Amino acid sequence: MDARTLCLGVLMLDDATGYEIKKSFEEGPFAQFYHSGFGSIYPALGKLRTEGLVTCTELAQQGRPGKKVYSITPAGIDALKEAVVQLPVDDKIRSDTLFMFFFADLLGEERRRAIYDGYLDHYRRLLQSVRELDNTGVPRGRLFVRGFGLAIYEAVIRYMEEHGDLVLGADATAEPEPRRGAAE
Amino acid sequence: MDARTLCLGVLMLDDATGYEIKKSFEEGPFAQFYHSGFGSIYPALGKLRTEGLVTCTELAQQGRPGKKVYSITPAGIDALKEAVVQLPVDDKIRSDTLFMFFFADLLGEERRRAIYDGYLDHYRRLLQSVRELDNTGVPRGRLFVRGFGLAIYEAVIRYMEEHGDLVLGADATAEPEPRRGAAE
DNA sequence: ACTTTTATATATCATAATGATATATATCGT
DNA sequence: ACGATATATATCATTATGATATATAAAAGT
Repeated sequence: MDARTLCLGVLMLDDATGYEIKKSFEEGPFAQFYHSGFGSIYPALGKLRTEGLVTCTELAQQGRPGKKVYSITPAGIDALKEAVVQLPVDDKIRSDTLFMFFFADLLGEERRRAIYDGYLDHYRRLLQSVRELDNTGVPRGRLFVRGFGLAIYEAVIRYMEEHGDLVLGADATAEPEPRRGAAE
Repeated sequence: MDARTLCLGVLMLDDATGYEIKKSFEEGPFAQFYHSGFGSIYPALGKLRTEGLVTCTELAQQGRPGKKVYSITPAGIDALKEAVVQLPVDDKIRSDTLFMFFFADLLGEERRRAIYDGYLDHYRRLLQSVRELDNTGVPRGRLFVRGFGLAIYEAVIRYMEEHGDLVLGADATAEPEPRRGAAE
């Protein structure tokens, strides 16, 4: 999904400014499965506009820079429909934290605990924020995605609580004991 | 994590060619939490080489283009150590499939089932591949990451099996029934 | 009362990543 | 015999990233 399709997706739910679109990827419903920044969103909106897939209404505000509220057009809806029937590319995950845990033996005990605590806390917050959402009237596809995120967050938290000892404590960098004999 | 750090991470485990490094992100131990392609890896290896963080031994092969086997240097190990103690940036997930499920109401029944089946199958394969790994002698940090991936894959599969009805079937695009009265 | 931080809002830019394509050959399955 | 897959490097146009600049209001801290 390129930034243009992502913007169309957000605008499908409601009119929004570039700033609000970015928020959708930070706290809103898209945060669970996509991410995007200003550097992608503003150029994308500009292109969508010249292509006639969105329209833009500028609201002058006192003092502050004028809000540009974007709306999806019928042509934009068609473009979104075309995008969602393409073959999906595989999920891509980028996790600095898991990379660091992978090399836990290069880290000091304190550092490992700090990363562990921050990560667990982060996922607890994510879980909380999705749990607080009101599901009334939400279409089934979106409920599916919401529950999907919930299931993953719960699995992550449970796993970390149960197996944190693998990266915590003084012996976490030690090699596991080699097996002795065939009896095991 | 930039591509240079990722390459150093792979080379920390064993010497490798650019081709083999890419495989690490497709089937190898890094596939669970990072991804990278040739367009990032080859330039990264070139830079690492000029910086003295890796060395390169070219093995001429009969006919085929010569293998360039890269090895991490002591300076490269230092650079990796420095990278893994930085503050990790938040996980970033990009999932075309969840984006599509989010807009399930724009999709036909057949399309929804095809995406669902492909996605579930994909995660079953991932689970299988991690389950087949031998954990003997694997350092604890790497066991943690492996188990982490396992926990997520299992959660995804369980969730999809239990809640697939939300995106399958003829009524999947219908709005959920509105609540009638306060009794509910 | 004053100051700092956070939130709202747009925009640009150097750097990096992406994904497609080109090139070449061996090997495996049918 | 033939096509598909695997090994292997490299480049390149397009896109994304993340940082920075610019302004102001509102909230929070001291």
